[in-house]
Amino acid sequence: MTFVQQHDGAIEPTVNAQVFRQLRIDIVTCRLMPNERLRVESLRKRYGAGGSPIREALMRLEAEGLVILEQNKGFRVSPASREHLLDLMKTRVEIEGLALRWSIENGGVDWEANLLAAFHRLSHQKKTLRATGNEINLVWFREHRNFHSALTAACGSQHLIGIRENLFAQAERYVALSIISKCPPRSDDSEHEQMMRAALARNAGRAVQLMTDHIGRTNERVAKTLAAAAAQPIRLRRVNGKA
Amino acid sequence: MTFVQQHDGAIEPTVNAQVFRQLRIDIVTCRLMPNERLRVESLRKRYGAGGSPIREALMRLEAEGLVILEQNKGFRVSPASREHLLDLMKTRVEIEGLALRWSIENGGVDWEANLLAAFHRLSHQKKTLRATGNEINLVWFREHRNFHSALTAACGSQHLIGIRENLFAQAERYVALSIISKCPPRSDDSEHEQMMRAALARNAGRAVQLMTDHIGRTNERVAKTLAAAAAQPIRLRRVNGKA
DNA sequence: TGTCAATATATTTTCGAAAATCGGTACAAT
DNA sequence: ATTGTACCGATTTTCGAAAATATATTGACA
Repeated sequence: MTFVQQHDGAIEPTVNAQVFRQLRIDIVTCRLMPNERLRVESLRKRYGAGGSPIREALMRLEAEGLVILEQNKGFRVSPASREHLLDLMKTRVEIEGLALRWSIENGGVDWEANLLAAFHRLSHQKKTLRATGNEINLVWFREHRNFHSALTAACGSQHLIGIRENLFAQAERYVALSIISKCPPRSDDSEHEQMMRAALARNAGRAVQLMTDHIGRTNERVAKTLAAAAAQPIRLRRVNGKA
Repeated sequence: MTFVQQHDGAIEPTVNAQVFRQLRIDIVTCRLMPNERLRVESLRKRYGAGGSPIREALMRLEAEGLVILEQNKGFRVSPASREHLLDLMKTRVEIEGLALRWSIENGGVDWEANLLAAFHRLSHQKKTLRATGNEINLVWFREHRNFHSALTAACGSQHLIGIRENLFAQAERYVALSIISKCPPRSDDSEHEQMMRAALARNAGRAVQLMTDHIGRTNERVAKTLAAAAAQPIRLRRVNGKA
């Protein structure tokens, strides 16, 4: 995979923006595993870009919490742990709940329409690709993200939306980890539908409760996988530099 | 001001970290004004550092929302507006309230002790420096930040703390703007003391209410200054490039 | 054998310059 | 006068190499 600056009429994103985007995807989907070292040289080869845009992208991701930087020791993907997951989900319940409540208060017809559309698209995707079984379906990921985004889109606060998106991305990473660990994904289609119905019915209390349960259940499932993976840990670092 | 890599025994922060730190301060205190362009060359001279660490610092700040990046048009300090302020404060009320509630639930003796100490230090500082009147007192800023941090430190969620700190920094910027605009700062010493007392008394409801009012009042005051400044705007961009 | 200093290697971090892009200005053609 | 087009300087963005720092290895000495 190589990013090259092209000079079409269209506004090409900078190399930095492209690296950022792809790196973010690779981390969230655990193509780059938690705690994995991110050496500039290896990333240079991986994305076919110079050191500067790569480091810049890593800095942004560090501020988002997806990447860790240690003084003079370089970057690594943020580690995944049970404690981190618990904290994340605890916070997410509050943020998603708040955003949903506000969204239900403020949402207009456009919000309803977009929500219906997002759910429809999501309902036509499966979490994993049939063929392989534990391969992540990137389209489902996107539609799932879009659905939750649509639910809370009318909350009326750009700040709250930003916070929500950040927490969501971090949670996605744990879901991806769970899928990769050969854990058969639970079906939450009906949960999504129920949430949508409650939201459209302007039943904030019920919608928030459903959301809380929804997050809680994914949390439990993922935490279980995480514990199993910890018992038989995936090898993250090379045995030794030389043969 | 120049950052140079020194080789003492102590672990010197990287140039990037130093630039980040100083740039953040300069933006929050409005030494770099809202919407001001941040040209790499001028920042290079300002901080005596190369382009790379400066851009990296700017990327981090962009993720934090203190800086804006436009494709191929460079960076600027995030603009300040009434709408942005309102959104910010609305979100802050919720986040600070939540963190305070959890902190009151979980806080132990250490939390109480640190809170008392933080308030004591804060109560010995004035918002502005006597001599000049509308010059920002950086020590007050720090102690004020520390006090609010101490209030919510025991909330038990690293994520919530991070979110809170980010929103707080953005709010600080508006307060600084208000002070610079020759607006005589309101005295909120008693408000801080009341909040502390309510927190120590484990009266979450009252503490959160006080916090909400506290934020609301600063919000009003700052919004008023902002409106006045908008009426007679501070010149942000050069009249013209050439003489 | 074990410890410690000295050296070598790998990696991060930073710089200076080249490449790409933007915004404006001059100038020709209609 | 207006549109469009080819330039020019300013600025951002990117690269490749040098400097600084960490990590691994070697060898001397107890």
